[in-house]
Amino acid sequence: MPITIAIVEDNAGICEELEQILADDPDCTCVCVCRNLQTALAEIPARAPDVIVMDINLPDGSGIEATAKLKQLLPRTQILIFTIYEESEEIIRALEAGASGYLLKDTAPEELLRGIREIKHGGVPMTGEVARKVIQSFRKHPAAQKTESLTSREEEILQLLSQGYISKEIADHLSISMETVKSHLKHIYGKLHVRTRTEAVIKYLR
Amino acid sequence: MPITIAIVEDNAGICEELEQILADDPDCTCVCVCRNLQTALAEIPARAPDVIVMDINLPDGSGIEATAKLKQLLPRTQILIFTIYEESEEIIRALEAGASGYLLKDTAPEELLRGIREIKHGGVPMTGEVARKVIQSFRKHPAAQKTESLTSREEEILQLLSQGYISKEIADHLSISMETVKSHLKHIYGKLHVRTRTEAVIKYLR
DNA sequence: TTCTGCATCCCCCGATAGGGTGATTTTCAC
DNA sequence: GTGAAAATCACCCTATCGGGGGATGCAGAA
Repeated sequence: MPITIAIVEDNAGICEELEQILADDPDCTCVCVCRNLQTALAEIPARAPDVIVMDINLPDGSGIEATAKLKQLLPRTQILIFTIYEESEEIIRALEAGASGYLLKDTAPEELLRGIREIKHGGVPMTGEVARKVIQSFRKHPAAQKTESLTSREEEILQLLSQGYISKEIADHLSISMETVKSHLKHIYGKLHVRTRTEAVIKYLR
Repeated sequence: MPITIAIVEDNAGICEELEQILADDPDCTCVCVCRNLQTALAEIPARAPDVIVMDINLPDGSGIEATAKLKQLLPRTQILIFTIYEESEEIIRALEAGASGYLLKDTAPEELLRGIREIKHGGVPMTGEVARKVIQSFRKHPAAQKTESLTSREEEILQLLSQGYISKEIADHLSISMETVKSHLKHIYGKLHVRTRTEAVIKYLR
């Protein structure tokens, strides 16, 4: 009896690749392909697949939220996150939401198939890299639960950032060097776990 | 009888410059200096100055909102916006809020003093550049009230932008070239009247 | 049919951003 | 008064961004 699988992935190319990989494996049957969350939440519960291969970034929301909802509806279905995100935070959130596996999109086809079999049988497929981040995260949390609070200067700069100022303008505004602004920004990015000013602003604006 | 003036400006350097400029002019008396909106709204109504020199970007909000509130409390007080912002939208919003003048921060001291005298006597001080933008704006509005609507593709990209993706990731996500993404972004910036992706996201997230 | 808007892609260029590393001074708690 | 954290600035380097061109194909409107 083959493993029934649903795919939630908006990118057409990756979607086809996934379908092809599954089609080439006699143990796997793809029973549902969804390009967005709306479709996924509407179609997947009726199919009750063994495994859901879930992307995180969908056009109409986060796959993590969908994971929580689907896991509640289908407690026996295992959800395997398949994404480009490798930040600890995303991983943790996905696992908390009920995902049992977490593979990155650069994973080889054989690895993915192995992951699907593994998750079907109660395993927790993830690369060493991902697993390591999970461990690190759990080691960090008991020690310092706090949200890595920003200093008052950092908050001030983040506030200006979220008004659309570029670094040079912030420097002029605060009468400090642009290098100093950059330095503060680096610290802010580190504390907020983001890569760019835009991500920082998104987080700041909720 | 000298012109009484209140300054609302958070930048210490610019603030001192302004005070010095006013102090050097026998016709002007600076009666109040506020570094934030809270102070401005608390102190200025009691002083009822002839003119308020108002910055737009304050640490605790927009000078434009403060302009509306102060103008309501002090209808005879003239408010002169003094800012680095020269987008049509900001200018219009400031004038709608009740400001009577709009000077940029690179204005020469003599120009500023002339602007203060002018506004006190019912004038509307602004540079030709600013005035031109106002005219343009009024010419645009009756013709096409629409908010320069984005195409569906542009909206899609803006949506991804506001999730923190960088251009390369958006390109991968949509399976198009990064050059195309850049092209769409240029159009988005033009339509939203912003300079950077961060500003676009701020506007998108309200 | 021609024209126009849209989406796609390309090149060039300077400005901006982000990461790494390290240094100095100030501030403040212990 | 010592030490740690914060704030300041510097230099290096690469990636990304934003603006300026321009080109193509394709659809629908005039």
